Amino acid sequence: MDRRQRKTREAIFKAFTALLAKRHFNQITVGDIIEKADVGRATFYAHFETKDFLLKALCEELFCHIFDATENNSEKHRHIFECDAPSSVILHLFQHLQKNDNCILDLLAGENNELFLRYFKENLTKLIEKQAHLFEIAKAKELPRSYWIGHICATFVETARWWVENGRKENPENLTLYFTTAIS
Amino acid sequence: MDRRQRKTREAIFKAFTALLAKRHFNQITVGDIIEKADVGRATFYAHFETKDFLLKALCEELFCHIFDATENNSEKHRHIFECDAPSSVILHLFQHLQKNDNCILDLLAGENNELFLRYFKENLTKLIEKQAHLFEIAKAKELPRSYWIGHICATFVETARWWVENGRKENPENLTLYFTTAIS
DNA sequence: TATGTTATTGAACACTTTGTTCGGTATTAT
DNA sequence: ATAATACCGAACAAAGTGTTCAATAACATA
Repeated sequence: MDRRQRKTREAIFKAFTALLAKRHFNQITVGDIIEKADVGRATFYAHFETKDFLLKALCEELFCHIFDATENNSEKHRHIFECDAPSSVILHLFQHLQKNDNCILDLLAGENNELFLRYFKENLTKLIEKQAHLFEIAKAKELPRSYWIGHICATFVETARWWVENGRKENPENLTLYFTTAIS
Repeated sequence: MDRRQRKTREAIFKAFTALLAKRHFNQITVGDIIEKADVGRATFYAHFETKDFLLKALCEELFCHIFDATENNSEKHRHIFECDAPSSVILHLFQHLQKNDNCILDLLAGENNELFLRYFKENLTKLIEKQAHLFEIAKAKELPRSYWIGHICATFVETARWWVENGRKENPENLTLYFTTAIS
């Protein structure tokens, strides 16, 4: 990819992320973004069809990394996950989030959490579905499969939401414990 | 309240609700609403400051009824709730939702579910907090109180979401059973 | 029924935002 | 050196927002 393209793309992402941390998505204009990113109007629209596509691209950039990493690890070190299941997958995710690469947690904590949690949940559901065998505890058999998987995702997302809302004081190990207690 | 005011207010609500069932909130314009409601532009702005305030007013109209009813009942028939706890409160809510007054479930099922679930959750949290004693089961003691309450709310909302997503086939009793199984 | 109050109307208005276009300039790859 | 391409910036039409105002209709009250 052309260096120029890469630079403007990143400038736009950076400006957009910074704005999202302060204002709500709906009240951020393309004008705001290109001013902060210091790129021309036409340039913005050469990269992203609309503001919504920019958001989507940002989410993919942010979340795919985390989930891909988690998934790859679980293939490389399959034995770990089979021993410790299901805590280790969850712990792994919380650890990734705690590192706060690309300000994911900042975004998750801000006014736009619903926005990101929606995308986050989509990715998470896919992961859980692939790792479903890790969560086959007793009460799972009394519930419809899709309901159980949805419940696991919702519980994780709610745990993350609670974490950031309460100032991220807990460590990943404690969060994993809370999560496990909640669903078991 | 003046009959004229009531009529336009309801015409706007009705038009807005119908539009929300089809399109996403963001791509509904004030022009669409006043055309469908058949009221003048100035009239709309005499009733609602912006489109966002209209949404807020609609949510209050919709959800307050349900939660107020639930809360009043729990005062009138306190004994019921103390015997059957916590299932009865939850069952009561599901029964209200099933009646689908004002198309609440239609809205919850549509493209805008995140929008409504956010408001719904706010109301639900207050209710759960007041009825917290009903949910004091064993594992609650191992978790921070705010986390446990958040988890109960998230589980209810997720159950409702799953319900509508899967065509509302289940009855309130079954849903309550799923809910109870999930959190216990 | 008569009267004063209040809600609605519709058109016009300034303003903001969107998404596009295009000629000129700078950067890149080969 | 050259051709391709990304960027700029200004201008543009189109759409939407929220306000204003005078005229009209519906209302409450006596």
